[in-house]
Amino acid sequence: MFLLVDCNNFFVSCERAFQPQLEGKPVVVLSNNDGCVVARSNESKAMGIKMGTPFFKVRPLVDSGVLHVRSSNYTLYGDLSARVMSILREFAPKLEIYSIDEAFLVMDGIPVDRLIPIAREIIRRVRRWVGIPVSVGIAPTRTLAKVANHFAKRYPGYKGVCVIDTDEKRRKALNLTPIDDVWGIGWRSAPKMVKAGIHTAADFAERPQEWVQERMGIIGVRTWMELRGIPVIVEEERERRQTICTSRSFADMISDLEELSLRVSDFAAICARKLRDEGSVAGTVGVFLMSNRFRDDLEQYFPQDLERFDVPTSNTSDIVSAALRITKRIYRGGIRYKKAGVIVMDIKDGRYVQPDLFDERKQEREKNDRISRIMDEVNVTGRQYLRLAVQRPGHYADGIRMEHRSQRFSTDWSELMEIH
DNA sequence: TCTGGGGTCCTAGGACCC
DNA sequence: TCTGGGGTCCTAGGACCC
Repeated sequence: MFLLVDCNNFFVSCERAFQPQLEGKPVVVLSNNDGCVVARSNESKAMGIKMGTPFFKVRPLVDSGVLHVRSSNYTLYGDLSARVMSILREFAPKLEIYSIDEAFLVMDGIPVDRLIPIAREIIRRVRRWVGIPVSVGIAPTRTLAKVANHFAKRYPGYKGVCVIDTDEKRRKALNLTPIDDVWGIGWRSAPKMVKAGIHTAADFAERPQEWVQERMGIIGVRTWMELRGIPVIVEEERERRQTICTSRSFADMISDLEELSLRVSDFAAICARKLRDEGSVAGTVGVFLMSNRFRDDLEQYFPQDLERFDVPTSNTSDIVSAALRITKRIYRGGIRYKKAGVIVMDIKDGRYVQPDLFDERKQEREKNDRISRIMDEVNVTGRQYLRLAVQRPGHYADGIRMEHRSQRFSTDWSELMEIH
């Protein structure tokens, strides 16, 4: 059986853990750049505020004091997530961390009648030790555990735990689950399903396998099997990410190549730092630029390009200069850019780098590697005290809106002092 | 005025091989 | 006039997730 533990309204719950005055009130947390709503408390959901709503549409509610708002504070959320996961790890033979706020516990070898008491203890302990409310879904497949979790969240009667352990419960649950609530059925497929007369998860699970295969391929069949109680999704044990991307929208649009290059340098430097933190190197760097897609009156342009290294690398100098060359190539004047990003790909273990027989840059690269190591030693907190001259002066978050950010209560010493 | 960011997997089609 | 068959690898784009 699988236990899916999912934190309730995670970002809002993190804010509340340190700001109890937000308890019981309508709260939303915003995306980067204070762009749109990415987390809602139950109270703000009840007010009809939808996921992804642009902030300016609910701003009047904030101004009139009805709705409380916070900018996203990923340092805080990341730290509380790690604390939650460390508690979960004690309960399961195997823990699969699926996202910042949820994890599957693979309960092989544990009697089914033990699972509900375990789930109750998880809820109690995470709430007491970290201050975060969680819900638990229990079922024989991950997809069904997701379904169970929905019920655990939605109906207070379950007190946070819902189990699907018989065929009768499975059928009942699937009948009550709209097709677009199913894990793996997204916004592109859902309308097609409805058109084909499929409204619930049960309708879907009852179609013949060939029907699903034809329309949705192997991925659809996997979801279909899982809903029928046959576990087929396997968690890949992956040691390192395959791509790392750093991108941001700008508070204001940018037309100037110089200004754009400063931002791209920052993004590239962050990618390089993330690579080194994981002991990885990248063989390819990509850059993309984006005009403002919401402005019909402006010319649209979404260029992107790649550059490959002869020898994979993780030093800031090489990755930044590659990103800047690409930017110069794809840049076109007269466009007002709203967003840009850097992606590093072909990521490999930095300990086993394949050398190049005709490597002419070896010494230069090794020098750059040493410089990056020193930068990391100085920039311990993640702040860029040492940076390349082509990066921006000041903090990289400048030019990104963040008007309602709470303190980094659990990690930042100076901010802890402010509380006292 | 204001509209997020970071990932994964699969597939079709092109390039290439013998 | 006739012009094969069977593979692999890579890439861009689509769909999905939180």
